Amino acid sequence: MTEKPRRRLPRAVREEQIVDAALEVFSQRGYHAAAVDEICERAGISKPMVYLYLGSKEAVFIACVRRESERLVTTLREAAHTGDTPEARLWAGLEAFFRFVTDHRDGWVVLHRHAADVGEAVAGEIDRARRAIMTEVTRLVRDGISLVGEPGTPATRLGGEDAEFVGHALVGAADSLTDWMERHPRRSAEDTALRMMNMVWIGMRQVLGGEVWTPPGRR
Amino acid sequence: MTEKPRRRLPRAVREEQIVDAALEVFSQRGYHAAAVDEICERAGISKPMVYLYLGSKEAVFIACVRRESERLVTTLREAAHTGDTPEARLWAGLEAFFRFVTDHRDGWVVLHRHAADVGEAVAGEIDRARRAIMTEVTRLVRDGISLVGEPGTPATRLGGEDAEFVGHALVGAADSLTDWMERHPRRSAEDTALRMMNMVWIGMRQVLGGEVWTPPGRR
Amino acid sequence: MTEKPRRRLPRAVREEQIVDAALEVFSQRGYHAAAVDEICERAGISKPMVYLYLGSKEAVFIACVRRESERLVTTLREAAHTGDTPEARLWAGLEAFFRFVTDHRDGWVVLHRHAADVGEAVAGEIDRARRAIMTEVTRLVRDGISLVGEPGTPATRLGGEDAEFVGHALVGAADSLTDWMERHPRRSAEDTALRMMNMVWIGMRQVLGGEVWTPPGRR
Amino acid sequence: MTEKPRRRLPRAVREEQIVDAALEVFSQRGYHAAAVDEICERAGISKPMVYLYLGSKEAVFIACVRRESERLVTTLREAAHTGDTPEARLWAGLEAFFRFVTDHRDGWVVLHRHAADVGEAVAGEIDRARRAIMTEVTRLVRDGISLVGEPGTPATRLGGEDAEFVGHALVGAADSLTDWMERHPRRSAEDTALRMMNMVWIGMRQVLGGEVWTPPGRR
DNA sequence: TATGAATGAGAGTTCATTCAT
DNA sequence: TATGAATGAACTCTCATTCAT
Repeated sequence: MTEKPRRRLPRAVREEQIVDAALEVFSQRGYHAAAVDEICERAGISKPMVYLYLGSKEAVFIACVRRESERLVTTLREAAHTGDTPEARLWAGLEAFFRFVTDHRDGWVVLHRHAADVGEAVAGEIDRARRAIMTEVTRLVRDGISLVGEPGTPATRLGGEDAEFVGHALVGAADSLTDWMERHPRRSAEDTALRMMNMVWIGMRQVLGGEVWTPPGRR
Repeated sequence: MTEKPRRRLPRAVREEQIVDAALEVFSQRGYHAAAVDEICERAGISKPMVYLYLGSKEAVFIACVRRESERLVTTLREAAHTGDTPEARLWAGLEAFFRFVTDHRDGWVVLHRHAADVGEAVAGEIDRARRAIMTEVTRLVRDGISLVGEPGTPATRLGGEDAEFVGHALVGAADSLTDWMERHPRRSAEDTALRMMNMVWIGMRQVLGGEVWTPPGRR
Repeated sequence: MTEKPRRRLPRAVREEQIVDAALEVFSQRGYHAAAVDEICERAGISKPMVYLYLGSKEAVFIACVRRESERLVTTLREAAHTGDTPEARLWAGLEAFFRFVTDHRDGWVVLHRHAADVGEAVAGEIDRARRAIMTEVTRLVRDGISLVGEPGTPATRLGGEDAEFVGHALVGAADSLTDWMERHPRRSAEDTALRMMNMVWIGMRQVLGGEVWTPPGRR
Repeated sequence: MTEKPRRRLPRAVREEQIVDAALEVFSQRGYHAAAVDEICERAGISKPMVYLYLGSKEAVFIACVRRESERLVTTLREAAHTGDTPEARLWAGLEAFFRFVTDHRDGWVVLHRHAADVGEAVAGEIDRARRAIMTEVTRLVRDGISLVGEPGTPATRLGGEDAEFVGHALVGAADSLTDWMERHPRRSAEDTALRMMNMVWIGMRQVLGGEVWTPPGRR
């Protein structure tokens, strides 16, 4: 009798609520299995509102992708300004990433676990989001590593293609480690980031220092 | 007189044809967007046959996953027996992986690009497939690296948790690099594998040699 | 200071505005395709107002029909008093009709192009409107033609059934010629009326003079 | 228990049944008010069949329009070949028309009582159907009347614009008389046609003979 | 073995309509 | 008086699935 959850909210608030609810449902069920009805129910709202405000199921999904993408990009960008040395920046970036994934599991699922099976509009938006993230990471890597060698040795800077390569590898690895984290719940985001630094940074230092690996047969 | 494309084929052959067709369709369209009708059409067979042989759309998809998973696992396992040294085995494994992805694009898509949005049965099967692959890679890593140090120094062997960590990182990175490859078409599977070795192996050697990275603040 | 287009108008004015707007929309889109939202927008008013004043979409439509019907009936009635001879009255009636259709296109569309596809209440109202028009035309025809023969020969007067027949034929023809006019834009209302007189009146004169047509086979 | 109305009918038969049922429903309810569900029910068939065979509600409606339009056009065309003289042909045409409307009430409603309120595709098809009918009638009129005068007096032939005018008037009048017939059920199609001939033909004869009507004021 | 014919169940979407302010 | 916020109810359409032959 007493606690009707407040009606007549202003539009902006309701939109936010809808995206919140949608994120949960999309993340749990996937795009197709997600029923608009369930989103409504969880948002405590009726279907016409969703369509009035967002326009279509696709648009709701896109709104989710966009918001989470922006959040993650912002997070990464801020981390990149945190440390003084490139090493510190990469470290901060990795840590920020794993923290984001831990805290916004739903967002990450929506961003990275929805490849196929989705209309062009949605696929395009996801692609855009991923590129944005990749760009951020690639920049982190390139700018960071350009300073690895002694000052004045810009030759050691990673080229564009190399930086992209490392970017892809890092994002992919980090994404996959997301699963690893779920199976080792005691491992914190920081812990995971630390392991990655050990796996990646030490080698990179060497490589930039000139060390090269060649296949056994060709040595 | 007529040239109807062979009727009355034995069951095994028909099933294989169905899976072939289904793999293409699932890979191109995704699980939901894939219409059973299209699979039938491409397999040159009628719908009731598909249901008679495989039982349901889910079952068809599972059959695809299972077959491709086995193929990849076999490929990886064979690669692991190829070289003498652990280094050679990891190299062979990576190369085999990228070659598989290049040659069996559809299979890989079905295995790795279908996380959410799918019934429990399917999700379970995909999960099983991924674990199988991960197991293979983890083994590759652990067995390989256990010998990195001098003989007789098993202390440097990677622990279970560490090996799993590296396994996840490798698979994730490799998966993501799949996209990178598509954007750099001239880069062969071997080329990509080579880059990964440079990124991963050199560092790992150091780490196993005892080198440890610690965050800037705590040094 | 602000120039919001007049608020707090008296009810009668508002209703008139609503009907004006509704007429446009109904005429352009048809009853179903007409969105109440668009009517509101075009009337510069909010939805609850429309419902407060008119009650329902049906009621709005009925109000349109009623108003336009009255206008047309009035127009026809006035025309029927214009001329001295029956011939002149019919001529005036036809001219008035085509002028009305030309000048109140929307009204005519609402009156005559909405037969099916509409609830009973609306259908009833449309029917009533049409009967009113038909009555007017039938009277025009009967009273007119009753005098065609010499005075003192009431036998030539059209009977009720005949008058109704001619009334239907005239209204139908005139309605259809509405389309013809649209395809020959240079033809004025007067022009069209003239053609109809030539088509109808001359024959009618003969018929009332006793001439009868019989099918070829029965002569 | 005994009379399940035959299942597994060949496609062509089912399509015909669907159009039959649809015609009834569209005619009674109008395009929008007609629910596909009701069409299915009346056709003794399930919804997917309708969509499999015809494709959409619009397409079903269009199929109705097309079929009835063809029927009517055929009827008119045949009638036009029936008589020797133009007079006889016009008479046959009118009679055929009223008979068609009497026997295929639903078809006529679908053809002529669905002006506004309908998507472009449907509107286009209706328009096409109406033009076809109008063409037929116009031809009937023109070819007929060209011979009205004595042989060798082609000057009396109706010009294109005039013929179109008369065509519109005739179709409109006939359409409207359809309502008149419903209110005088004892009047047969032949009867109605006879009245129209009396109303139209006698006058037309005069007009083509050179008689012209001019407004009172200008004489 | 093989298939054309058929369907149950549910999805997204769009109104006209009404609270609550 | 006037309105932004909200909804119930219905509709078209699609798909995996199964008869009946």
